[in-house]
Amino acid sequence: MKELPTTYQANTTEDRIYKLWAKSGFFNPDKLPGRRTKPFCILMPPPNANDPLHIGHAVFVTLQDIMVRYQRMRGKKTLWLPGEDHAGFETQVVYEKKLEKQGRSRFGMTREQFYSEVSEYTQANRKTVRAQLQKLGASCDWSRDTFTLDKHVIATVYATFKKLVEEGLVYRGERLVNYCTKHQTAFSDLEIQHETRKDPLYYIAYGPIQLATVRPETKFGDTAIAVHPADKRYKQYIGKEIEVETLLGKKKIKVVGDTMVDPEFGTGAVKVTPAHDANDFELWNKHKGEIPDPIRVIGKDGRLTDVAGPYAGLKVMEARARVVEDLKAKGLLVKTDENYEHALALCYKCKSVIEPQLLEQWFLKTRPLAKPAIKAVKEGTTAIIPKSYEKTYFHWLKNIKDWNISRQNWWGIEIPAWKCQDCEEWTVSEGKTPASCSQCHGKRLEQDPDVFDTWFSSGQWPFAVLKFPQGKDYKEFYPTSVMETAYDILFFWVARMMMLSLYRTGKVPFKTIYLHGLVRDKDRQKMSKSKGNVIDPLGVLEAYGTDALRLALTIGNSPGQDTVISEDKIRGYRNFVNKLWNIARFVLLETEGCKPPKKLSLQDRKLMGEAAAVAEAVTRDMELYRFSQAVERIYHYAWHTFADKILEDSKKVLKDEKLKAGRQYALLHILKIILALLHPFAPFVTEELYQKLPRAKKQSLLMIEKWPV
RNA sequence: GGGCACUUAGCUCAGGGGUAGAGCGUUUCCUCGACACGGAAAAGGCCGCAGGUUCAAAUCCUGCAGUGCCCACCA
Repeated sequence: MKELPTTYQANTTEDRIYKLWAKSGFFNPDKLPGRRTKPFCILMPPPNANDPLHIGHAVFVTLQDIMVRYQRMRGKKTLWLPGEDHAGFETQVVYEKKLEKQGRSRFGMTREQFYSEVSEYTQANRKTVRAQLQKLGASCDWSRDTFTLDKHVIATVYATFKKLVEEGLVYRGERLVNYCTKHQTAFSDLEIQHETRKDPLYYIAYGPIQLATVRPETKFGDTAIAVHPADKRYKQYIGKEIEVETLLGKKKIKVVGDTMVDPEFGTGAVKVTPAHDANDFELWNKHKGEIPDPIRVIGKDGRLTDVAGPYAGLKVMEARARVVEDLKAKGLLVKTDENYEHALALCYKCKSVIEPQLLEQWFLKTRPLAKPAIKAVKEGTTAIIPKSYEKTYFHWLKNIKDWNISRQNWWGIEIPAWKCQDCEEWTVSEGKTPASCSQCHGKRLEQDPDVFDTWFSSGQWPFAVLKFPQGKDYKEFYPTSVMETAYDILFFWVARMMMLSLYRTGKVPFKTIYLHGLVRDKDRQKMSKSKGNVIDPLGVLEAYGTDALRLALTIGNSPGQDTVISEDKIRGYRNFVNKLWNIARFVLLETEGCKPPKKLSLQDRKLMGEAAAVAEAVTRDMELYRFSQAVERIYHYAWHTFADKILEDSKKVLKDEKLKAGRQYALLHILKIILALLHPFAPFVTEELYQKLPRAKKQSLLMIEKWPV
C-alpha cells in the first residue's frame, strides 16, 4: 500500500471529502440508500445573510451535524434543511452602517433602490455563508436551501396574517409602543433592554400638590394628576380640578384616584402623561372620558413638539435642562434627589433611550396562542433540554403581552394591508393588491408602508419551509425532530415558533428543543467584534482543521451552559485527530494483505467485546443528547485503551504467526468501530481513513455506514 | 422586585450516590520502525461553606455566601 504521511493533512483532505459526500447525493433524504421509514429532521436556524459566520455559528452547525450524521447512520431518513435569514431590521442596520461609511444614507435613496441594494448584498452573503457551512462539514440538503424571503415562505406568512386578522387575533390599534428615535421604528418588548441608571428625581410644585418625576420635560403633556384613592393627604382633591402654575402659565388639571399609585413613593402624587409613559397610558385608558386625551410632547425625531411652546424643537435632554432651570427660577422646583436609581428602557441595538410613542400598529393577541404552547411543553409533547429552561419558557408565555408586529423599516416583508382613503378601513389580502375596499368598495387604497417584525415571519419557519399544508416534506417531516439553537433566542424565536406553528398546523413544530450556550473566550468574555476577541472560524480551520474545531466545540459543552473556546483547546484536539491518523496508519501497516483468521483467540474476542461495550455506552450518551460525554468516551478509548494498551500489546502478538491473523482481524474490526463512533463528531478524518480501509464495497461511504451497536 | 444557572487540579471546563476526569500548563526521563501534533512516569484537588438523608454524598435535600445570566411599566 501507499505510504501515508505521518501527519494528517486536514487542508488538503476536507474539500475532497466534502465533494465525495455531496456527489453521493446522500445529504438529500430522498436519495439515501436502503429502506428508511423513520424520519429525522432538523431545520437549521437560518444564519443572518448580512455577515460571514462566526464561531458561535460553528457551535450549532457542529451539534446539529452530529445529530444528523448519527441518525443517518442509525438508518433514519434524515433531512437537515439549511436556510439563510434576510434578518430584516438587523440587516438594515448593518447595511445603513455600510452606507454611512460611504458617506451615504438611506434617507437620500428611494425605498426601491435601498431594497434592491440590500437584496443584492444579502444574496452575496448567502453564498459566503453556504461556503462556510460546507467548510464546517454540514451534511445538510442543499437542494432544499431556503431564503426567508422565498416566495412560498412569504405566501405562508401572508396566509397566516390574513387568518389572524379574520379571526380577530391581529388588530390595528393606537397604543404606546417602544420607539427608538435613532432608528425611527417601533419595537416589541423583547427588543428593548433595561438598564439601571442614576437620574435626578425632581420634586415639582403643582398648585397645592407636589409630585416627583424624572422627566420634567414631558410636563407639557400632563392631562391629569393621580393619587391613591385612600391617601388622606389628597382625598379632598380627587375628582376635582385644581389650578396650577406651569411654565406656560396657569392651567387647570384634574386629580384622579387610582390604586396604581404607590402612596409611599415620592410624594404619593403622579403626573399623568399618557402620550409618553406606559403606566400613564394605562391610567388614561381606565379613566377615559374623565381626563383629556394624550398630548404628544415628543415627536418621532426625539424633539419637543409645538405644545411645548418655547421649548419646541429642543431635544429631550436639552429640554430637560432648560425646564429644570426655569422651574427653579419660577420657584416651582421644590427639591431634587440626585441619587435616584431607576430602570431605563434602551434600544437593544444602539442603546438610545426608548421614547414611548403613541402609534397605530398591528398587534397580535398572544394570550390565546400562548396557551397551547404552554400546554405542549407541560404535557411533554415538546421537551426542552436542559429542563431548567422550561420554567423560563412558562414564565414568559404566562406573562406575555400583545405583540407589536409592525416595523417602520424598509428591508423586510411588507404588510399586506391596504387602507381605504375614503372610509379609512383596512383591507387585508394574501399579498395581491385588492381591487377595492372590503368595506365601502372604494378604489383609493394605500398599502401600509410598514414591514413585519422579522420574528413574526421567522416564527412560521417550521411549517413555511416544509410547505404547509400540502407539501410532501410537510407531510413527511413535520413535526420536526429537534430544534437546536442558542438559549438567547428562546423567546424571540423558539416560543414564537411554538405559538404560530400550533396555531396554523395544530401540531407542535418540534419534539425536542435543545438549547446550547454562548461561546466565550478563554477569559470567559462574550466574543464580539468590538472587543476584538473573536476567533475567526475560517482562520482556525486553515490552521487546525475542521475536525479539531468541531471536537473542541463539542467536548466540555453541555446544554444551556456557556462554552469556552481557546486556540489551545483546538490545538489539543488537532493532536487527537493526528493521533487517530497514526493509530489507523499503524493498523493499516500491520494488517496489509492479511487473511481472514480460522478462529479468534479468547483475548481477541475479549478486546472486540470491550469495543462493543464502548459502542453501547456511546449510543446511550447519544440518545440522551450527551454529546460531550459520548465523544470523550471515544477519545479515551481510542487513545488510552486502543493505542496505549492494545496496539502496544499487539506489537508482540503480531510476531506470533499463530496469533497474527486473529489479532489483525480484531484490530481492523475495532478500528472500524472507532471510526464509525467518531464520525458524527470528526467526519472528515474518519471518512478519509475509512476510505483507506480494506473493504468489500468499493463505493461505500462511512457517512452511511451502519452505526455499530 | 422575581426567576435560573454556576462554584470540581495553576487556567478553562466535563462528570455525578460507592478507588476524583479532560484540554492546556508544570516536573523528570525517552529521538525505541504508528505518531515529538508522540511515549513512559510524576506533581497538583477536605469537588464554595454549614447542616440533613443514606451503610455510603463531590454527586440527593435544606440553608448560607460569592459569581454570572434572564425577566420586570418603581412615577
